[in-house]
Amino acid sequence: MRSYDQYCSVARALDVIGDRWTLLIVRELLIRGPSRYTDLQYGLPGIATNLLADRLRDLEAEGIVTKEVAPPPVATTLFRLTPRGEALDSVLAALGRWGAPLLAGPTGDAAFRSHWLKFPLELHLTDQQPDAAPATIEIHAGAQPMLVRVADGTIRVHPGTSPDPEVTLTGTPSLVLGLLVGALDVDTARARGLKIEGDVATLRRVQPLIPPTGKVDRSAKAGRSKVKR
Amino acid sequence: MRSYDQYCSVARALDVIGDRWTLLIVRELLIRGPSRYTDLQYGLPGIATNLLADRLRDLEAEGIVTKEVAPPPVATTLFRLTPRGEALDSVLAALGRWGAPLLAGPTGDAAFRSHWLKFPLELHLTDQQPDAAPATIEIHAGAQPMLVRVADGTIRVHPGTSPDPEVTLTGTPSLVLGLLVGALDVDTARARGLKIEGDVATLRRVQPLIPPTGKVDRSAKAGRSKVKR
DNA sequence: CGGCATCCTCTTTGATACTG
DNA sequence: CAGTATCAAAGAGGATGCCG
Repeated sequence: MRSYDQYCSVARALDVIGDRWTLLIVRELLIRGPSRYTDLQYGLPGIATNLLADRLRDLEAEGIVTKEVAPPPVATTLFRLTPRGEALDSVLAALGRWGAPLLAGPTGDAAFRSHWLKFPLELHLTDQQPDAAPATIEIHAGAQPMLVRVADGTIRVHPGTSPDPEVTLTGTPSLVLGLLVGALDVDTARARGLKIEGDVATLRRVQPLIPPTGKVDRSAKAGRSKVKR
Repeated sequence: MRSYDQYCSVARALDVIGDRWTLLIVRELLIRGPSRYTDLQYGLPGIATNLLADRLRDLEAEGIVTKEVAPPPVATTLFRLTPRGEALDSVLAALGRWGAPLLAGPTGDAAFRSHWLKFPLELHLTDQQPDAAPATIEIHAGAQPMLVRVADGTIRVHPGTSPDPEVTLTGTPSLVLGLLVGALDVDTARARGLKIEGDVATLRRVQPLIPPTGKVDRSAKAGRSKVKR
């Protein structure tokens, strides 16, 4: 990217991470931790492979990512965030929070990966009963199941399954998000096709007190992918 | 910008404000409030006028900016952030905070506008003596003087002059920042050419308790503006 | 396979000139 | 003042090829 050449901290930051795809690469590394090249490609549907290679090189040069080559037997390269790279989580969080209402818009044929749920869920859910026993919500919304662990007042979202989750949600991402975030009530979500099994009270435990303004899931169908002008 | 077409709040946010120059336009509107086209051009050195017009159109279409045309006698158009646009301040703040250490790098021939100081200063300075009388620091670092008002535990930075500031700083932006942020002590700053007039204690009042890691102003001279590869 | 590099096309940008 | 018009250069997207 061409430098903006301005003595301003925002402009300088954008000089480094303002390129197309760059922040999404950081998103992947933040959510999934150290990743292989092909894992990154999977988490970044639509990126051209030469761009991914370019961006990783740039990020390495800027001290945001390090590349470690595992010894010959396993022969795999891992890309990992440096502390400086991890410091970008506040930027990603702010962006994710600002962008959350946009998930209410038409879903169209947008790509989806289950681990992307981590950001909106950890940002918007809260544990209303910090002293209650830990609980688990299992989500089946994409290719791989995700777990929401609620314990001691914190919410953690990561891939996996549980032998005995308090609730299991199965359905489209927008229905799952809509329900968890409180924009949809249980009956409406069920009516629209979300499968809810288990203890519904656990859902209320994590829902934010103030539901968001933009309603998630209006079941809109209109196609997306802006066609300028 | 082409949509990333991902059902992820970060990607959706970047679909809207990820274009080159877009966040800097928002920066201008956040710092200066409602602005005329030419004011924006002044605050965005390097932007091509067709791009500014394009971006403003896009931002208006996205509901981030509104354009108001004043009645014929004054004949001027004002661009103003909507509440949705103002909500981007958290994103800008996170970016500004992350980018602040980069101001320590080579200054080169980067452009500078005094009002850009608002972000780093309001983010990094604190009022250590909330109960003391209000104080004013006047800064001469660019074309127009800026005032730092310290009162009741808050810091406000805006353009202007004061009849009786507690301190006046005159010098390069990096010296001013370096001193205020605590990376440079008074003697060093003076030795490097910063003019400091008035009550030095007021400076200590606003300086952060933990000085930043990257030292501001190393008086580096190397040119900037990346030349890929 | 995993991790790229090359080649080609298309879109976006940057610089400048011009207009109601 | 607030833009539009034009055009060259840079960057993105997509397909495919290479190499351990």
